[in-house]
Amino acid sequence: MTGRTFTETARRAQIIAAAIDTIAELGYGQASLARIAETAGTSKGVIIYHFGGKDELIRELVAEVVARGVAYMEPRIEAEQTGAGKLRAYIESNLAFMRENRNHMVAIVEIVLNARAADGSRLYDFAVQDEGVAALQQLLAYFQGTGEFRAGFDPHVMAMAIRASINAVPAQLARGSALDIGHHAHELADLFRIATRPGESPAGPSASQRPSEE
Amino acid sequence: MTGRTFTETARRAQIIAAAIDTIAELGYGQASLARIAETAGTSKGVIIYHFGGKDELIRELVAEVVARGVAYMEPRIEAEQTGAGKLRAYIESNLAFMRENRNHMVAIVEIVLNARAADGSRLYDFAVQDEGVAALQQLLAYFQGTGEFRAGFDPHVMAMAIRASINAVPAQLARGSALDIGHHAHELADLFRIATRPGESPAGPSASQRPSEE
Amino acid sequence: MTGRTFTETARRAQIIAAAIDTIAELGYGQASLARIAETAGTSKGVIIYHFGGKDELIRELVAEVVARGVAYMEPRIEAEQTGAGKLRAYIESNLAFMRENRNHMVAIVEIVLNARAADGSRLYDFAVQDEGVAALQQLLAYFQGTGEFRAGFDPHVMAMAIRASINAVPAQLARGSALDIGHHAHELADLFRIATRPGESPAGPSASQRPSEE
Amino acid sequence: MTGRTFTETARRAQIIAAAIDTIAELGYGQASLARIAETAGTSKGVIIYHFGGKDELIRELVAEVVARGVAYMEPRIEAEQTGAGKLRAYIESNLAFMRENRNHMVAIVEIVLNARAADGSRLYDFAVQDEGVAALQQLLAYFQGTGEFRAGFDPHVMAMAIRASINAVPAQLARGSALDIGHHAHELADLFRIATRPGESPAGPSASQRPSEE
DNA sequence: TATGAATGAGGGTTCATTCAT
DNA sequence: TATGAATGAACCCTCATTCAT
Repeated sequence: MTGRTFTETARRAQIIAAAIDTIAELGYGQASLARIAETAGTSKGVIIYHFGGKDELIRELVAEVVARGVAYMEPRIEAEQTGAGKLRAYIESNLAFMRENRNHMVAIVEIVLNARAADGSRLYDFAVQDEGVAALQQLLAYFQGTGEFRAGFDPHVMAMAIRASINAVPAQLARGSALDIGHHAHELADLFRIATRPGESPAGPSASQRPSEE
Repeated sequence: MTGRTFTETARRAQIIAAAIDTIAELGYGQASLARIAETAGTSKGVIIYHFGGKDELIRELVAEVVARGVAYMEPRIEAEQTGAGKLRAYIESNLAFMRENRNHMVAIVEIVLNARAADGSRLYDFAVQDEGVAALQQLLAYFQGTGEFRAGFDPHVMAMAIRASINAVPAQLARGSALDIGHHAHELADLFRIATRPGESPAGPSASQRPSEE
Repeated sequence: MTGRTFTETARRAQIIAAAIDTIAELGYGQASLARIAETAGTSKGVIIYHFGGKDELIRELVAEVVARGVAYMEPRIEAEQTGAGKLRAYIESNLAFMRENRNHMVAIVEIVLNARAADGSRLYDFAVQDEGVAALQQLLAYFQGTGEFRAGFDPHVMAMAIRASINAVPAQLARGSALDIGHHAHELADLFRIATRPGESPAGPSASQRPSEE
Repeated sequence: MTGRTFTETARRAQIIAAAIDTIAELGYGQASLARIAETAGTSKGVIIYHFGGKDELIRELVAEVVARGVAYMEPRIEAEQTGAGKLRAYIESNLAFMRENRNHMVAIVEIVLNARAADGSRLYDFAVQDEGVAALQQLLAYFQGTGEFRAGFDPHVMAMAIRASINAVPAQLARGSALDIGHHAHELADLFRIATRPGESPAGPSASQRPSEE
């Protein structure tokens, strides 16, 4: 039950925090164990001692941040009843979490986009990225069924667009951009509220002229 | 002005092509000079000789792909007269270019997201990413002025969302996802056509209830 | 004299047993304290605590196994009266001990061949290996004196050959070879009985033609 | 055909020589790339550059020494017509090669006994050690068939004993023992000549009294 | 113009050992 | 008596780059 000492827990948290800051600042590729250790005020050996290796450190980091993000967002989404409300809550709570945990999010995005196995295959695609898209896609499809969202859009494409629009924010933040996240969240929520609300003929006039693109 | 022999030019093109394929397949972090040289059928020395270093190789690669992309998209956008038409042409021609130059785009996205200087600072943010957003933002703002797009949205946020939605595609492709790009392009064009078209009260009812997110 | 509690003794035995199994399975070079501790179900610290260091653990391990081996072989050798009987008893009891203590012997051989000080000097040459050869050599020389063994052979060379032939068995066993030890022992005993029995002109015809080998 | 530069070949030879000396002196476990490089007067990087890794260096080293040994022994063995002559030539030429290539042999024996994969499995058992035993065993069996060797012994056991007796010599040499190899070779050749020559009732009286040892 | 050779810093990891508790 | 924590050296290897040819 215990399994983990108090010191152990504290150290792990400290190292994970150092890793988050280092990755957020320098990027995944530059975040060597040595640099993370330096940020944490220890040595590479300590990190290896506590996590067994770099992979495990990153894995735990991702798991923890994702867990915190979900814990933040979920009640806010479930508090809403309507599809539009849930979608707005999704976008705004996600960005609010980003604002309050800037480095966490920057680090996560860095990792998801960059972490690779020795053979070049991505490490966190399936587990993290697609999962987020899938959950969102499900929500969209559900409220298409109830008629709260217009039936004309492909929920997978819409989900990807929403996630991509959100994920672009940490990268922007990482570059020191003075982004007003509250404003950004509000705008994105409006954007996708309009894009999903019913009462639309999905195909505009321009689309009918659209030449087949191959 | 020429200064560059025929063989020189051919060599450079060959190496850039090898770099593109290597980065697209293995990711930026795994694309060492040795591996690029192997793909190109030469040695590291040759690459250094022709480009002076890895940074310059990457810089040229980016410049070339961007140039090709612009050359592909620009006439298609200018052929359209309306704001909606231009926006649709932007999205669809961009994705069409991606479909026809899969590895090129995957490589570019890899580089923009990952390439860092020794001190961790990003190398291609400003030059590439923001530039694309800025041009798009300008287009959106212009047609807000003419009344072709609704005035209610922030053109910077909208531009970021559009670019992010497009940029998410190569990453998806890189993961072997069986994405129908034509369909995806069509859906995205619809999405942003609806999101930008006029005749909207920008703020929905839900936004007015929106609690301050802090 | 005692100085050692019951638990202490038990712990030491347990750790030594774990070390034997680990070395026998993975080889000396791969048998780190961590792995030995894992096999023993404890931690590295415990081993260091009880033995002061790895060297001392190995030293005790060797001493114990050698003691057990001697305790096993000695009465069987002394039970024989003749030189031939003692030699046969030596070989067969040694191999019988190996069969009954497979891992012990594999571990010992591993250690004797591989254990080195930091400067590369062997740790157990003198103490273990030569000692075994010396005792055997003495036995051979003694019965050469009584005329029970032929006088023509060099007892040192013969002793080395016998020990080498015996020591080759654990290595073979370690490789999973399905060796019939009883048969092997019988054959080796015969081999060296014939090689040592009297009534021989030591030099065969071929030896007289032997060219100087340099 | 060329495939390898003159410098390349020279460097490889130099590094292999340094590896041989280092392993012979310090043992396999202590022969790190750094120490080998130091002996060779270069740096670790050079070794990796030429051999790609430590494994490959060791592999080439073994192959080269084995090839040289075979080239030395084979004509000497084939020059003999009789079984006894061939066996004597085998033993004496092997030890003569050892005398002339002391470090080579010490290194080989070190490697064969100690080199392990990460999982603890031996690397050179099959390829090197067993092969030598197998060839010898075949020779013995062949001349048992012709009647030149007595039929009573198990050729596998005899082959193992011969190889073990020979292999024990480098280890002895490695310990600085002042061994007269010529004398040792002569003695071993006599030993196994006597042990293999025909006209023997293989089972002596003592064997018949032998109690089953289990 | 091109190549092979070499370099040196830095990568993650293993290890025996020390120390405070 | 035992443990968890930490240390620091050494390990093999990768990498971008330099240099002589």
